[in-house]
Amino acid sequence: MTQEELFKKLVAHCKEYGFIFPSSEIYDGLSAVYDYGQLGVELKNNIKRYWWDSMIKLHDNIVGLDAAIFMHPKVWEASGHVGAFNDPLIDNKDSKKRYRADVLLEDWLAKQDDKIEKEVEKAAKRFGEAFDREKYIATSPRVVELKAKRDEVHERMTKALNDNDLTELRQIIIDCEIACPISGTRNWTEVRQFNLMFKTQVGSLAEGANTIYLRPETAQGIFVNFLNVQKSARMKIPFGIAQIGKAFRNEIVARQFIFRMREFEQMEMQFFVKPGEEMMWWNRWKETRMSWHRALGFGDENYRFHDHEKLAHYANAATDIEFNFPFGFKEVEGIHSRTDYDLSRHAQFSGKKIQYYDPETGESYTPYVVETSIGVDRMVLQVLSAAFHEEQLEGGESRTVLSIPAPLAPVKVAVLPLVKKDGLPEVALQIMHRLKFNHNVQYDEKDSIGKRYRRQDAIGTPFCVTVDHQTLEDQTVTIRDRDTMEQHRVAIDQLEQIVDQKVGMRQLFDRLKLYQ
RNA sequence: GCGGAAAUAGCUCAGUUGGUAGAGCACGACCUUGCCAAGGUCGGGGUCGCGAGUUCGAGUCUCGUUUUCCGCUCCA
Repeated sequence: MTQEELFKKLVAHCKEYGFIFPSSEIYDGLSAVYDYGQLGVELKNNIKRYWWDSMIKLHDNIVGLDAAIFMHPKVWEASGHVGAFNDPLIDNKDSKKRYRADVLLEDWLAKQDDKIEKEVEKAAKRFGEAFDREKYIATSPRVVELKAKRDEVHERMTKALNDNDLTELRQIIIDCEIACPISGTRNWTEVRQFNLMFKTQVGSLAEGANTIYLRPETAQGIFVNFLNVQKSARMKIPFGIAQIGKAFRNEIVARQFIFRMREFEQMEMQFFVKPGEEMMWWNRWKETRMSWHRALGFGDENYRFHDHEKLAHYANAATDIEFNFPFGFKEVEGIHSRTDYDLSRHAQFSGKKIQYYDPETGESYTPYVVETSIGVDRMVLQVLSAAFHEEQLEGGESRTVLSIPAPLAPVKVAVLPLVKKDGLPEVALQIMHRLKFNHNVQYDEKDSIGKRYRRQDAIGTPFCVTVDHQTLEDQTVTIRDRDTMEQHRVAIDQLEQIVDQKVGMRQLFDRLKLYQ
């Protein structure tokens, strides 16, 4: 089976068993938006719990935050998100190359200037020392015509850009007979504007509505609360603020299932450090975060770092942790050294002093920031694609199994009476009611026992407890392991303790490399 | 966004030159068996993605549209 087929099967499996559904499916769906079903939400919550506890519980210098999605519009000016993603774009249909419409026109204007300059140079050679440059430009019919045309286009372009008139921009490109440098044709699409951020209004229109944005990243909520948290929690540098929340990006192309969605969830931690120490912390967090991924046991060879060669405007070092998805190695988490860019910009735009007073040295400074930012949905996809197997068993049978690490599994235990009679269901239900206070437990008495095992395998339930006739005699049950399919007999009284230990998050935490 | 392909029951699919929709699995009830899925009987479930057009008649032909997948592009 190719990786592509495997991925398709995984997507179908997710829908069939209630992990992930297309959004608004009865209305034909909404492109690149997905809903988490009854099992998907459990898996996602467990992943978030694993991350949150590894940050908040295991580090005594990291605290949490839950900032609002709506933020003051100035935040996005300060962060650089407004303006940076407002380019009018146009495609050439033949070469399929995309250009910024304003850049195409700027190039054309530059060419006109060259033409004018050449005319003037020629004239200068002709006239020798008697040449009056200004006068020639003002009087030569050829130059005047070129210049008039150039200025007219320049004026139209400026106006169109200011008015955001995309139709006019395209018309100018056509009027100027601008051709694609690659295909040489003038077969252009409409001009479209791609703004990364979703907009909405707050307040009534009558009062002059303020445009506000759905946040394109959660990080800014932490930066604007830096002083609030630092002062109220009496944090000393180095320290971190962690947050899990939704972010929204109006991607031009959103694809590959839940890998790239327009609405997605981030788990990110901003770590504030002393200037000059950021590279040391960046390296430490790379190691810590990689160990968090590898602790899941999907194989170290399926992870790698990918250092950014081209850095974003705010960063002085950046790497991605990539996972080997069915569609190749792709980014799951970013670890970026963001310098003091964000805090400085917010200080500048808000007019507030945003600094840290170091009680030991008596100095004040703007902290540097090392960010770890991971996509929750990508983690869900990582776990699902790593866990999904179709196994060939002896006797030519096959089973579909999700080998989800037990601490992340949506359902921890299934309690199954071997047969639906002889008082076995009653005992099984009692066991389920004892276990349900600590774990997600399912009870199932329908169909043969083998079939029920396979059903649980398909949703990644790590353990099946089976009540049989011997249970009635000696108060023991069998506990079956999803991955090995082996069974052991244990006393009912020990069940809670055994299950706690087997599905506990602790086994993952013990594999983490913490810097403390 | 461009190009290609696909869309029929919860799932996988069949459906002849255009003639009022089928199978297997799944699901529900009952019976039977009982440790690694698919015994029996009965039953529920589809305006064939959506909208037009051609036609006496469209799941089938034409056009548009939506969604998904693949390639390119874009983003990070």
